[in-house]
Amino acid sequence: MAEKNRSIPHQRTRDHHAVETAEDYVEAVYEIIDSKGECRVKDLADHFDVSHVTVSRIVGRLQKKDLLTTQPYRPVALTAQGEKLARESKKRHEIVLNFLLAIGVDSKTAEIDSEGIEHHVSGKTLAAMKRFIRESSG
Amino acid sequence: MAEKNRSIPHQRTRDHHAVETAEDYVEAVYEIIDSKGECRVKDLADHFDVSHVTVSRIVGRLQKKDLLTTQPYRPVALTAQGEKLARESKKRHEIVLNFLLAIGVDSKTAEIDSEGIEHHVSGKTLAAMKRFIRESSG
DNA sequence: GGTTAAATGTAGCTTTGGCTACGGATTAAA
DNA sequence: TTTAATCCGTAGCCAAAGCTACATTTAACC
Repeated sequence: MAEKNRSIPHQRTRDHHAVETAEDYVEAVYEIIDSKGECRVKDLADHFDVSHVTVSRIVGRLQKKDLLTTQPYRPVALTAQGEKLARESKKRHEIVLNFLLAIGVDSKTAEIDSEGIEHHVSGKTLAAMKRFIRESSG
Repeated sequence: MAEKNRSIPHQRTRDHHAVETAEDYVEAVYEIIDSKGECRVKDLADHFDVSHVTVSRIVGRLQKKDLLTTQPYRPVALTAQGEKLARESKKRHEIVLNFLLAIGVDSKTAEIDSEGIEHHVSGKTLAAMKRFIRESSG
């Protein structure tokens, strides 16, 4: 048995983690630009509560992946691809957030939990959440 | 949109991850022992779809943390502390799973998503899920 | 224009979770 | 009892995400 078939569910741990990071970052960049006009490494460091060094390295990687652009000592911006991912992530985040609120979770807890949960809901679960929100608010 | 003050929740990333791994492993050990009498490194490798080397290292660490016990070429067992954590994790997992089923997610998807989600639901969100299950089944 | 504080970059360390390759241990079969 | 298969440990590699310490750039202010 040379190569194992590491199929769908448990592929998460390594690859999935990279995706999570990418989504978190582009979403944060998107929101920071939206709220203060530009996004600096410092803003991201504050946002994620990590050092600027960590941010700097991750920004470098995401730039290689064509999700964002920057230059030394300059702000960070999203590429078209990055912005697309950011919009999708944000939308998903909002659905999870609104869903948690709809089942009676307080807003502060919903804010926190939705950030952790958003990366783990499949399209089907997301659809169920949307359905629930629609039914409970309409 | 106004900038959010996220100083508290974002300390997770490193420590939280170790907790996730620990919970996943003790829960798996618990279930494997339950279903086949003993839990080997191989069983965990198959379960998580990773190499036995990865399992071996993690088992070693969890042993140092007093969550499980083993000896070279011997099965893995849970300590009292490990079993306690396993039961808690399993219970949480079941609540999330039943909750997803209750909102209309198919069982295969619910199985997969609940594993990802379970580590990110706070006590308050878990309580809301329990409430929902109770109300929708009663 | 020079000084200085804040923001970034760079070097280099740690931990964690992946892997392959190889060798030793255990166990079941012949 | 020897052999073969399987399991498991060890060595050693990689990448990601965290850090501190130090160097550099930018920008603001006198």
